Amino acid sequence: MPCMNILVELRLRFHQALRTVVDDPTDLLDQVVPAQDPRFGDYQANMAMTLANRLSQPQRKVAEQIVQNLQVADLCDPPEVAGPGFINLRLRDDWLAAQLQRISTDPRLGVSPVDDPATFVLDYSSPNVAKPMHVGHIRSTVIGDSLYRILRFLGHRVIGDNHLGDWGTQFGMILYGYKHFRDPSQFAQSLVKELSRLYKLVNQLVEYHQIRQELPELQSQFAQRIEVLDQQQAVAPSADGAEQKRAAKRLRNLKKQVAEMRDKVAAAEKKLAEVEESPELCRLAEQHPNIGSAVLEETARLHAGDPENLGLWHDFLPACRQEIQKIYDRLDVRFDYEYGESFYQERLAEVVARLRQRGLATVSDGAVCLFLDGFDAPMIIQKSDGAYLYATTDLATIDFRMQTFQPDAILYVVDHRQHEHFQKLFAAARLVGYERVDLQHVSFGTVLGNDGKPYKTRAGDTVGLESLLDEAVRRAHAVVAANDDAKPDGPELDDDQRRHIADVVGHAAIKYADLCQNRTSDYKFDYDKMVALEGNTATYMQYSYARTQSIFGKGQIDVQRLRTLDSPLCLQHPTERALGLQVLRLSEAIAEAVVDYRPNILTGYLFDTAKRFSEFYQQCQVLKAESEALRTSRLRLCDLAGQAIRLGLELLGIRVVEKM
RNA sequence: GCGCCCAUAGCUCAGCCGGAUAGAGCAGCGGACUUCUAAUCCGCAGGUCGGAGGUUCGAAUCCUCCUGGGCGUACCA
Repeated sequence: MPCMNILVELRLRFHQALRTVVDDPTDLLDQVVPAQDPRFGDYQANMAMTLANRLSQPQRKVAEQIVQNLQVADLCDPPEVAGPGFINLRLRDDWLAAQLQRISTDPRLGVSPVDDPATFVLDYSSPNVAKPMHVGHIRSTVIGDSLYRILRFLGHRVIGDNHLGDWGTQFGMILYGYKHFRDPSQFAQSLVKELSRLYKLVNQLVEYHQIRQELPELQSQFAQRIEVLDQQQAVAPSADGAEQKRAAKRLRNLKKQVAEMRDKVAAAEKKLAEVEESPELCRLAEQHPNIGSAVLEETARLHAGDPENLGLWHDFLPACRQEIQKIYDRLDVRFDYEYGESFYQERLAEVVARLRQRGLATVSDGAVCLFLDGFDAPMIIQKSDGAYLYATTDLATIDFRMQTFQPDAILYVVDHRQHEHFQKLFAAARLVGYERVDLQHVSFGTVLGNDGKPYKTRAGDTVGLESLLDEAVRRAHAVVAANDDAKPDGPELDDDQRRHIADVVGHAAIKYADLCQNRTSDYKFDYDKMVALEGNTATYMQYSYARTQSIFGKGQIDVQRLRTLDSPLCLQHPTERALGLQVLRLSEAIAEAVVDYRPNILTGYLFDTAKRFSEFYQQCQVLKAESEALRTSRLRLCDLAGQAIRLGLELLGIRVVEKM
């Protein structure tokens, strides 16, 4: 079946028409777009104005010339030229009906695989296995999974790789904690919980000593800044206006710095107090004065292949890994590979050696560095103490992926704070000779709390992902139950059904809240908003879907049979037509979502689709339609809408239920 | 200091490789359930698109400057 992408088809037609006017109209084609306003039809073409300038001709005249050459009579009503030279297009109802007829038996709903499949390596989720997953991991996991599904659906070869953090300092902390602080009974009871406690404890003690060492310096810097600020404030204003402005700016910056340092000092003092207020922690801190360096030693021993540490690592890893898998199972997220950092361990020395041999890396202050054009600081690939860094691992990972998968693109779904790291990494990769592969940092913003700061518990801890999901499901259950109880003919769901629905709806709410946001912006995490289950939420879509299925149930409709019926679709009612057209636009939405790897394009499409369906549902009787033909036509529209919603949600990693 | 990102309705955000009167959700106000799920629908109200210049037939969108915020910035990841 040829691809049902109206936009692509129209652009093809415009390409033909424009060739009579210009040699190569390719760059003008993206000016064929969906109409901004329904009054202007379904699609519009705006290139006449641009072209008129190039040709020094009147805009409307150029538009009319284009229209004359344009052959769209089979799919559109006669095009109209409007305003300064817009070309407005309205699709023919019979053409729309025919297209819907064509796609109704297609499980892909008319979305063809791409003509030129590419190989993508998709790097997403990548949590640290030594500690429980928290809210900070949700975006990479959910966005990455969705991109994986979408690219796959489009026929690309996609390799999902979970680049687990299984080899870093965190493990040094756990090793140290295990050797000094473990509680054998807890350990036997729940390995992961105990490891998590040990990690927190060791981390706290390390921080404590570090802060104690650095605090005096920090405080004196703070005092110094205040002094400078006072001096600056005492300076008499300059007569020169420009100078005055500069002074004011300096003052503002200083104030900002002072405020920043005040917060820093306060945070440091708070951390000290937390330890000092607890006799137990105090005692441990005193007993382990060199815990910071000791942790690094444990890490180094692990990396050096020390049998004891390596043995413990092998003991701990499966349990940690299993703990994380619980989350992936709940989120329905999968990977093709999980080559963690440890996998690349043995390749790191070679990466550095090769770069040095080729003269690309140089030693500076004892560290092996890559000095890259356009960056102030170098990319350090080996520390002065000999240890490797994540830049080294990342380079080794690129080597491995290039050799193993020969990808056309590698996508890193990682938060925006690592922007500079990836710019350097990509520059380094090009330096090494990987020039053709498309390296993309698919970055995303931070999950914020209601206060606009990174989402934390009231106590200031990061929020565990598991409890987050539990809470969403709990709230979803309350809403599902309330809605079912309020049904006109009484409740129709038993406890098991309610629990299942709450599970699907709750997880969907979390995922959708994340995906519907433009990935590059920060977003505020708000249970009430996403589980309020109204407006632009997964639930609204799921509810729409359930209503389509409910109609089939009530009318005892055999949907499979319905799809094969060779009866014409009727698009007489405006809501019927709008819904039909919307269904046909699925492929446009998917194609656009992939351009910049933005699932929120798809959520936007689904929201529109659900709205179109609701409008249709409100205004058109389906089961009690005036005629049998109309009833069948509307049933088929319900089916198409349901299919579009289900398929779209599936590409976001969100499931549907038949009843809600 | 340098670099990156951001500023759109009361709130949360779309729109940002230029297009017609700037959109949605929530909150507010007013309507619609003897009718396929009212988790819905319809209507009203709500905006100097942070500010100032510039480019253009046309700017929320591109360029410059300014203001305010976030993040990053040589041996953490």
